Amino acid sequence: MLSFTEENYLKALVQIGFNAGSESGVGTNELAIYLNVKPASVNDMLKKMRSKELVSYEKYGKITLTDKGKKGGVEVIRKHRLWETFLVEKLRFSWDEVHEIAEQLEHIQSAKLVERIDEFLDYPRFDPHGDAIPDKNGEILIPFRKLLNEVAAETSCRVVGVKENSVEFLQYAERIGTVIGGQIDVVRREDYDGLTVVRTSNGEATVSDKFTSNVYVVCMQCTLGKNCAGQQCEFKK
Amino acid sequence: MLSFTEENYLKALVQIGFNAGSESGVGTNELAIYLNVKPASVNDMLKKMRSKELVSYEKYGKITLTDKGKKGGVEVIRKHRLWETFLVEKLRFSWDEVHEIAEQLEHIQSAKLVERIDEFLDYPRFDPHGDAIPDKNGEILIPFRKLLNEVAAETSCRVVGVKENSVEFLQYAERIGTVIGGQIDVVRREDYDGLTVVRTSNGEATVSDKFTSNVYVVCMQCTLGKNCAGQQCEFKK
DNA sequence: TAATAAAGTTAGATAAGTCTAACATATATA
DNA sequence: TATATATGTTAGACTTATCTAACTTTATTA
Repeated sequence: MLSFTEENYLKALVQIGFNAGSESGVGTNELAIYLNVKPASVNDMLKKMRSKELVSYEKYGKITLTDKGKKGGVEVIRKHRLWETFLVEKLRFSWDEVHEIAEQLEHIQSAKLVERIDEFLDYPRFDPHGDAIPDKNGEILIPFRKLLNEVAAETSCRVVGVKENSVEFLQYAERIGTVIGGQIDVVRREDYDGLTVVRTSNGEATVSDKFTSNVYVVCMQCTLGKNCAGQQCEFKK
Repeated sequence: MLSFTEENYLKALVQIGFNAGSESGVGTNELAIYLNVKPASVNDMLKKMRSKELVSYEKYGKITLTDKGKKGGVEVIRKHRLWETFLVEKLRFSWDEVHEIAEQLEHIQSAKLVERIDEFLDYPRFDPHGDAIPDKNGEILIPFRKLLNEVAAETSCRVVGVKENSVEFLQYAERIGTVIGGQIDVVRREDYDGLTVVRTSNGEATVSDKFTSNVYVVCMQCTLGKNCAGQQCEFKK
């Protein structure tokens, strides 16, 4: 049985690992910042969690999840995202209201309740933010990644990565409001000169193919769709 | 902001007060037994709760709730019963499975969530066990109480009280399975001699009007109905 | 009314999770 | 490579809610 706090640590470790893309391990400090506690507290908790075989780490080394720990963390994420979906789809909450409530609901202990909520929502594969919901085996769907210049007009997308890494490009991208995880909508393409009008949280901007061919996105339709497995998405884990 | 534990103490105090019918106060021991902790723990908690003006009590005296404390306790009960109703009506749980899960869900902090669940369930006034759900102002409906001899045949009831208090009556009542809070069904009335056949958890029994005119019940139909305010039920609190 | 039982209180301890302040190790840079 | 900065660890303390064991007060009854 995992404590409330252990669940939060496991969830954070899964998320950091996923964000980083690699499984190379996390430092005490980084985890402390993520969890909004002090490094000393993380150090204490890790000793307890190591003795329960949830994490493996050695003094001054990197923290990695054991299979048991990873399973626990993924399960918490599953619950969090299912509850968010429930709140938005059934209780008319807006996307930005649900996180705090789901932070509490994710710790409710009842396997049967999770399964029933999943069923009630018709087994959604993505939550209202577009994040993948792990299924009961811990498997998630990875939406198909496209370059922004391959996306049709009038399509909403989320930025998931960039191809180029030059300072000029990154500064330009930031200036027009392109951030990893942020939304970017393709408003239209100008037939005349091939430029693209996009909209971000910073407003509209007109960009060239040099820009759009360097930004990776997933389209919201795909992200929010339920049955795109095999076509646009792939299973992971 | 109330802690998890404070909420449980307040809930218990409201429930004990309601069961007792009176507001004469509770002892440390009684509350400890109800909450399944030691009297010493209750004593400690009461000091904290007194300093937060949730309860009023003096050394060696009786515990009573302040208005603030009562409001908090009723709110927890409201949440508990709404969640139970949600689990049964929307997620196909059975009556006996929901209590443990609702014990956890009742502590989720979000006024908006409670209102939305209430709305989603169409503002139910009774939970699946037949217990009244306080509305957002803390008001509950008290089902109309009848004598058992006023109840039509083929009606399921819950025993809520007795009129007579003689030892003979109480022993007889107990022998045929009549307990406060228990279910009693009127199976049929014998036209010939006016006797009534009832069914309790002890099985069937044939009883006279002397018995049925001394047992107060509420019928399950009334208890489970939603719109019987004014007709069979009355507001309280 | 004195003895006994029941109920209530206190002090000190424990466990989980956090903190601060001091110390230790590792990494980057001059 | 020496030094400065990052990062990581430890010891000791705090908070919340609980406990046990000893003690006190109130209620009951012989």
